[in-house]
Amino acid sequence: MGRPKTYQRDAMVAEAMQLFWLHGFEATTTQMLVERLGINRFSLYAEFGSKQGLYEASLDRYDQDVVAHHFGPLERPGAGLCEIEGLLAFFASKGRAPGSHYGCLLCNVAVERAPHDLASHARVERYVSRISCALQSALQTALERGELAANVEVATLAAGLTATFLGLFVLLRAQTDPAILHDAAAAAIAQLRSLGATAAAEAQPPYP
Amino acid sequence: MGRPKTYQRDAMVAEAMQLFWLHGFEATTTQMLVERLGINRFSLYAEFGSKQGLYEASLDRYDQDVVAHHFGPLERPGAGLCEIEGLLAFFASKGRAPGSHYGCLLCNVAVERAPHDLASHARVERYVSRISCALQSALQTALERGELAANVEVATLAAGLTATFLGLFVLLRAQTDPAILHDAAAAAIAQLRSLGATAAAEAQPPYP
DNA sequence: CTAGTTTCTAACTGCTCGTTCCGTTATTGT
DNA sequence: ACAATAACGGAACGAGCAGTTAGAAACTAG
Repeated sequence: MGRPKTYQRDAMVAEAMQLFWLHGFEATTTQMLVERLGINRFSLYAEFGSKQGLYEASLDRYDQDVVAHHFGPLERPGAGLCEIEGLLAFFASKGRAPGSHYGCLLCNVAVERAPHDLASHARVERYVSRISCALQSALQTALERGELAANVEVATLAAGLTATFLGLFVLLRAQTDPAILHDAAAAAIAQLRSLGATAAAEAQPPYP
Repeated sequence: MGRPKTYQRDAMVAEAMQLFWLHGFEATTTQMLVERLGINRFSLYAEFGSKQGLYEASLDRYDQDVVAHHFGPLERPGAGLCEIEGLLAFFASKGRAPGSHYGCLLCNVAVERAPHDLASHARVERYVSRISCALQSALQTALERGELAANVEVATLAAGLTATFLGLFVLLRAQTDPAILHDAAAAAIAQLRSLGATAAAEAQPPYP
């Protein structure tokens, strides 16, 4: 039934994702997409309808592949403090490393397009909810295991770590001084460990 | 000597800053600049040389005005924990407030342009250094006053708060759920207060 | 083989971009 | 008054943009 396609949709989305990740939506041109993906414009529009369509497919792919790869371990039932600390240490070690200037695609999208594009906004909202829930789940497990003091507010702490991760992604993207990146993660790890020490159980009045 | 200018350079930069702040560099067109600034293209290029020149002037103005307005209080000698907590609470209260989707211009630039533009990169590096030093200065004062336990590593904690602030700016920009924004700031404030309690003085082995 | 269907190639469409140029207008020193 | 000077308004530039189209090419069902 007709001439067969010379491309595979999945491979196209994977390549497009790299371009949007590195350059953002506006700075990624159809010319760049056509050259990188090795296909023609016609097929691109036949398959995705528009640059925006390919962009949205790229965001969904990023969530399924990259976010799942890094935050998936936190979503698994057995995950606790160890996995959170490991992830913080992992990102902290990447300061100015090759490829680190990609940052996090969905964090980049949150800044570049979420305020102006509904599709981007929805995916960023889902993303923030996902990593914050993943963190909360791991913290809850840690609390039940006694790795955290019983009076720790896991939802609040998860939100704090979510902001910390986003901050790390900005620092990675901007290729700033790796020392700050390292120290930022070290501070978060130190906070987690201090909340495990029984000493921390002396409750502070929570901020409203 | 010749016809006088009908514009004031300072007012032009202030207006341009708003546009770059809201839309970023790529999405801000010369047409938008000409209309918003109320001047003609010729004057724009005579005064700034290029869109990039006006952009760089806008970044410098942002650092001098907006960053100074919010982080200046932390840089003053008397500043301590109170000022840091106040700033966290201030940004946390702005979730989905009118204008909050502007986020922070230099955080936006860190994501959109710092990896690809040298001028942006330099200003972001200076910005991160500025807010991290401002925080460290206030933390040091707090430590000397006894608001923080003596064994607190102020440099590490300052880096952690820097990442937290950048994370808050991303969340503001993306107009996500205000509850996460609020909780993220609450977690940082709780951390600061717990480090003041003598209980926290039981040293944790620092993360390397 | 052939008719029908689908993809591919590559030129092309308006359109908008950042930037430049030119004739006009307003001001100043003499 | 009158050049000289400098900014004004607007048109125009080439380049590059997202998206389209027409015809050639490749496959399959019958």
